[in-house]
Amino acid sequence: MEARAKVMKALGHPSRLFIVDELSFGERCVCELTEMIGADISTVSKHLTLLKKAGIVLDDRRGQQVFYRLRVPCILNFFGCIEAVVKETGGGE
Amino acid sequence: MEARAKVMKALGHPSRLFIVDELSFGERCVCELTEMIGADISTVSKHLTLLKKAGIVLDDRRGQQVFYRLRVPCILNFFGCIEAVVKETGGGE
DNA sequence: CCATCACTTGGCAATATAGCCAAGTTTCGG
DNA sequence: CCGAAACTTGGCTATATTGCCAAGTGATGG
Repeated sequence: MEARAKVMKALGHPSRLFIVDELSFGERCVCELTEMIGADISTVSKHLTLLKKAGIVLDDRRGQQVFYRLRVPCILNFFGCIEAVVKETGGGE
Repeated sequence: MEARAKVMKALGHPSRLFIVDELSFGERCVCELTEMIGADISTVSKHLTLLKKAGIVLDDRRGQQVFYRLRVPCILNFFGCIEAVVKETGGGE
């Protein structure tokens, strides 16, 4: 459970969830994600490191840039269910 | 993303993940879950409150006991994917 | 080489979580 | 009513997370 919780925890942050969603469209470099998220690049880098340690993404350095991509596409199936949960709670709360 | 992350975050704890797994077999009262988890009942109650606020479980008082059950069964589909992630990382790390 | 771009890592302060004990609430049994 | 069982909530400390800035690393262009 410990290991499983770690994976879920990695997804329990708006920016990281955004990253996973964005990577579903293809790989992105840190600078692209940083621009989209609007936080410091060091912050985004740390989020990516965490996702990588959780086994969710893979990194690939090409030249000066580091590209990230999803390692486990099945994560994307989560979104439908999450959406259902959020809708049931009325989004409010 | 904020709302979605909240749901994922609720699942990002070993005890809570255990609870969700256990509830997949049917409803359980707080005392049963407490015994299985081996923590203080107040701690378990707080975990359940959090899961409830996240929209993942429902509670139902019957007499002196409060029974909890899954509100969104599709959560159970997560386990297969999570397992795949954990296995890929070698369980280690 | 050297400056620069693209990152990562270290360090730190602010905030959030976790879990225990104690106290309060609800529901019964007698 | 009274006490006990089953929970929930408050309070508090220990620990973990976040996110910024600053400093360090790696690859490139000139």
